[in-house]
Amino acid sequence: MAAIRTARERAREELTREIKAEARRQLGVEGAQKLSLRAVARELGMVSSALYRYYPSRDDLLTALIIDAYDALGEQVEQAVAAVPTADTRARWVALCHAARAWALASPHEYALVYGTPVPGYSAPQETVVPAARVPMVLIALLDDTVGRFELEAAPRPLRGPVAQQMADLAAQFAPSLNPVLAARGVAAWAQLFGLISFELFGQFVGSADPADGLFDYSVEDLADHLGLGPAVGGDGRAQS
Amino acid sequence: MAAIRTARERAREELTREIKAEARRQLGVEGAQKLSLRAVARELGMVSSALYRYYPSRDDLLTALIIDAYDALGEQVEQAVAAVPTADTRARWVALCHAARAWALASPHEYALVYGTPVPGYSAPQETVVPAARVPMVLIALLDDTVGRFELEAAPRPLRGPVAQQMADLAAQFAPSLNPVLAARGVAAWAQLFGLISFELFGQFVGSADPADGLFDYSVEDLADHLGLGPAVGGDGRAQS
DNA sequence: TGTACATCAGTGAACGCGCGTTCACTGATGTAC
DNA sequence: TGTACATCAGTGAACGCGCGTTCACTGATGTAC
Repeated sequence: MAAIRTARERAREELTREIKAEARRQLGVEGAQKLSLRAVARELGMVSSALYRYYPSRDDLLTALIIDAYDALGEQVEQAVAAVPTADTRARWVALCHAARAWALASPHEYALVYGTPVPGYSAPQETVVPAARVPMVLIALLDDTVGRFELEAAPRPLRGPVAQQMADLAAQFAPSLNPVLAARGVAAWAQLFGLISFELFGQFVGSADPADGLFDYSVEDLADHLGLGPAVGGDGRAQS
Repeated sequence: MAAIRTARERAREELTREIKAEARRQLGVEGAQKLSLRAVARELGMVSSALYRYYPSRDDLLTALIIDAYDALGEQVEQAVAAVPTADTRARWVALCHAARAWALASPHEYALVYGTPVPGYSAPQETVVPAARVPMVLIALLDDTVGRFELEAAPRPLRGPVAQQMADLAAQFAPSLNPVLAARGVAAWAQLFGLISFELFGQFVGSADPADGLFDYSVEDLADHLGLGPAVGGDGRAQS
């Protein structure tokens, strides 16, 4: 019986989807701060109070959108990376970066929702933590696959102070054989990747690197070098230092 | 006569400052999207219509805040960099990064105003362009000072496609002797720097590199290497590759 | 299979609130002669 | 130095609008016997 959905259940699922879709559409017009339950209801031909059967408050709708955004990004990145042979860590990194950027360019307002300025007065609940971690998890797994295969340069600058412990903890938790220096570079590369995407999306490159495709591709390869991800398969005519 | 201010002029200047100060204060509470002329007026003990003697609309007040924020950041960065000997390009870069981060941590809402999600429906007018360029200008000047003194690695990956032209144009305009590869790395480093700051400020490092001081310092040095900024004066025990 | 009852989606009115902007006005400040 | 006039800051009422949330309700759907 559990597998058979009643008409009520089907209607509820469908409307839940439609509410989120309409809310997502409105994010683009006014931004997350001004997302309005009344406007969503109006557009769906409902009365505003009816939405409270689906989400107990505006913030809960926002949370649902945030989770969906992290999941959509995570899914796209995971699939893109999985489509590349495991051993080719450089190509996997490149796939990660391009999938993230492609998703951001295709869904700029959902991107801003999760990687832009946090909504004042809203604090993301616990349920967003796992979806938010999907992309960094892919990166950690990828870096872990370089262990014993590729090496960083001979004498990388050592981590000093608390960051050494932070990175040791991070490695211990998710990839015990990961070199803490590489973990630090990975976390930094993650932030730098989204820095590049945000600058492109938010218009900071206008006047210097706009359109940003070329700069992005170049930086992704430079970061790959810095992460010791091995030579490009097929080569690009450049010696690996 | 032009140098002597009438009481009216002095009052106008002071109130203009107070309006901006109060508006800045309110940015932190509700975010730029919800910045409210009425709330600002209320707090200053004025009637809301009185603000229209100072700013013709809400958007003009926002523009003034944006310009002030870029200028405050630009000033702080320029001063920090100027306090370092010209020849020590590495130390100047480090000073730039730390000044930018310090300003962002001290003024998180003004930072979000200029480097966070753009306010939907607001498009920054021409007058913001020059203040916005102050930090990148400092960076370009600094990179230009490495020309003929420090070198990138032997065979840097060549720029391919449109980005080569973009960087050649950029160099031609602001630093004619600058290697386009270095220009590209500079633009990328600029985005990456603010990516690190945004991640710290917007809470993405919670659970991995929080507090972020150590990771930031480390990444700044790694970026300095990548920009070929020369060895640290006094050394840090690490061979320059 | 049919009936009685429970569950639930959606309604419509209301509460109490805030917003940006306009406009005719009062009264203080500044300027020219 | 004194007076007449022009400039301008600030007032208060109003326009027209939108918001999140609550609540008692109707009527359709689902369930247990």
